Amino acid sequence: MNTIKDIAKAAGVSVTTVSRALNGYSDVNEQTRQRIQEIAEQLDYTPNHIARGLVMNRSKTIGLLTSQSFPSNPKDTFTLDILAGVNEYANECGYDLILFQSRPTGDRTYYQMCRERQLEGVITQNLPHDHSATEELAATGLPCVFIDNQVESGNASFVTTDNADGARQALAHLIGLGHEHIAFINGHHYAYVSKERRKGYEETLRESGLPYREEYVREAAFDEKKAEQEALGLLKAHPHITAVFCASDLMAHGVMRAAHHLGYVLPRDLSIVGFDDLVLAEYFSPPLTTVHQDRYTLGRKACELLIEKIEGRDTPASLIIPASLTVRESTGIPGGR
Amino acid sequence: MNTIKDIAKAAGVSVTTVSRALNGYSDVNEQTRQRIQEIAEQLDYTPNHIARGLVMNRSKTIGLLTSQSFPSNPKDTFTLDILAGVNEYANECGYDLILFQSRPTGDRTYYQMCRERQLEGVITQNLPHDHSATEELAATGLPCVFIDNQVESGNASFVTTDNADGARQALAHLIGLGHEHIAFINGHHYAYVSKERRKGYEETLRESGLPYREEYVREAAFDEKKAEQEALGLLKAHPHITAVFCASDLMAHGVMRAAHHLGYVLPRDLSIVGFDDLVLAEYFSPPLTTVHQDRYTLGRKACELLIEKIEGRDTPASLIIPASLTVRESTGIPGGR
DNA sequence: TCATTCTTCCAAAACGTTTCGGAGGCTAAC
DNA sequence: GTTAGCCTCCGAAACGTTTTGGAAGAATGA
Repeated sequence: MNTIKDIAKAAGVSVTTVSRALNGYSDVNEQTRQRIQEIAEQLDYTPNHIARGLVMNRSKTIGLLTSQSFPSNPKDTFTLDILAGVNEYANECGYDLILFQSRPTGDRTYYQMCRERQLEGVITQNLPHDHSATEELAATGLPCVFIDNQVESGNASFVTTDNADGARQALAHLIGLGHEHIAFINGHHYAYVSKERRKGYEETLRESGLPYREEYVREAAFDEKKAEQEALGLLKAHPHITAVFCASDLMAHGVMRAAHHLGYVLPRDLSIVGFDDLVLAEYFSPPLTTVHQDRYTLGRKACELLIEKIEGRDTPASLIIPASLTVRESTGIPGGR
Repeated sequence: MNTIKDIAKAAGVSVTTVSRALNGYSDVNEQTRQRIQEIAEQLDYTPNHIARGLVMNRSKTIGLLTSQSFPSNPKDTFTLDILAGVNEYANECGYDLILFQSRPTGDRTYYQMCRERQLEGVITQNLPHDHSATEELAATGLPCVFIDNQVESGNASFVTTDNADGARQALAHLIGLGHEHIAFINGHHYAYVSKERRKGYEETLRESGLPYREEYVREAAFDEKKAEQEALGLLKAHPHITAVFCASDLMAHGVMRAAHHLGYVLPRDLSIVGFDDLVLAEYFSPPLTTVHQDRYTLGRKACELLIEKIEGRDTPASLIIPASLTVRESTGIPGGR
């Protein structure tokens, strides 16, 4: 491996000059620069990231904290899209990304893991609510961006999909089709995204002159099985219901199973709308109408925000990515049952 | 950030001693070591990865090269599982992983990208066949492990699922159910995995005393749409066929669509077996019987092999991970049609 | 002619760590 | 009492880069 020294020797100049020539400083003669550049190519020179990192005190590395899901989970595609968005933007800016999929071992903290790798900033996504990683990180002063997790802190921002508007679009679609009895299966009442989706549901009903009925709303912890059970109870108790809006695609699948179990034909007897637009949604039968989250953009914007922070520029405390509705075959006009 | 110097000052010893104490060398007095360790904790010391990397000339970083798929693709879960396996083992061994999802820009090569990041080794997965990244890397001398890509080279190994045996299990299952006319929809004739799966198909037929019929075999480039078309032609031309073995789950889904289109009831009129066991397979209707690939282990073993190589130990040229059959509802005894 | 400014270059320090080669001091053996 | 060996420690060099503070020489202006 040739170093800057070898080039300096070959070109008959000092290492300073080589460094400045290669980095495009103005205080080096154009001819000298070209000669140095040629020699660098001849010697197949590649700068040493690590040495540069040491002297500049910059690792140029950020982290993505996410929770591991084994055996693999349908939501995995969600994580991978975000990862791709983050990774791509990071690379464009000359940053490396390292991925933490497991929580720190022993009594170490996420922050310690970050410090050991000299991370300059960190993005979190899909961390379980049961541990306080986000608050912990927000308190350290390390630049942070949280996806779908609202935390107020000087050094942290958060980015999320426009969950309320997504719900609004789903409801508008159903109401437009003529549905009047629309149930809602939500995730957790304490999750930020759930609160927003519920807000969109409620408001759109009210704005459309439809009553908001407490008894049409259930929670199923984003779990398919649980959603199936809730839907069974709901549909039996309220046979007027002709449509169900679910706060996730997987819960929508649970509702589909409940509907099939009750002998419903979809979408004639029941329209179903999901949330997320997982790759999976297209493969349900019938293919699922659902609120699309632009996960790649979510990741990319999160990374943009983070790098802005790292490089000392001002950043908004939050960023909302638009949602859109993907209409497939699980919704239709209320049929005659 | 406190450094080793600060500790040395506080403890009244030299930096050498601090370094050797913290790294567990034997030539430092036990009491001194403990004192140093206490002070290190008090000062909240974390070793600087980068400085260590520079002096030891080790980046302790490996790369995972994979091709990007946007918009997201059902096969993404495959990549993410492999990533998780690689990442976890790498972390356990103190290595960082960086992920390349896009090909090098301009006239740069993968190898140059690796050198710039001072990677010590690299794993590839799912690179398109149209470019010669693997051969290029194998020729550089950089430690390499290729997943599902057979390359002979001194510095490279490859790891793959036992594709032939997977196919064998699929066929044995179908034959055991009583099927005698079993078609096969393969991927590309040139792909290593396709060749192996075909071998398993052929051999199991022969061993079971069933004829191998050229006309029962088609190729569909691992593409769902293409598989659907091929299946339509196949099933129309050969109505005796009661089962189809597909070299991927997505192609199996194409076959399902073809079968539905022909008015078949599954699995009564047609049994279908896939390959991969994507998360998706469970959501098909009917849920797909398929050959399970242990992707996490695939990634983990690839990483094990790579780190063995990096640390100078002898490694086998290849490693085959067992396959298993996941039986769901898309297969049954040949029905009366 | 002299002073000033500009252009082009360089020596040396610095980043935080590991490691080489040795240096005292003490104990044990002869 | 001398020698050998062990235990514990340390100074200094090294890794490859960037950056600071200047220096030599040329060009410019008065």
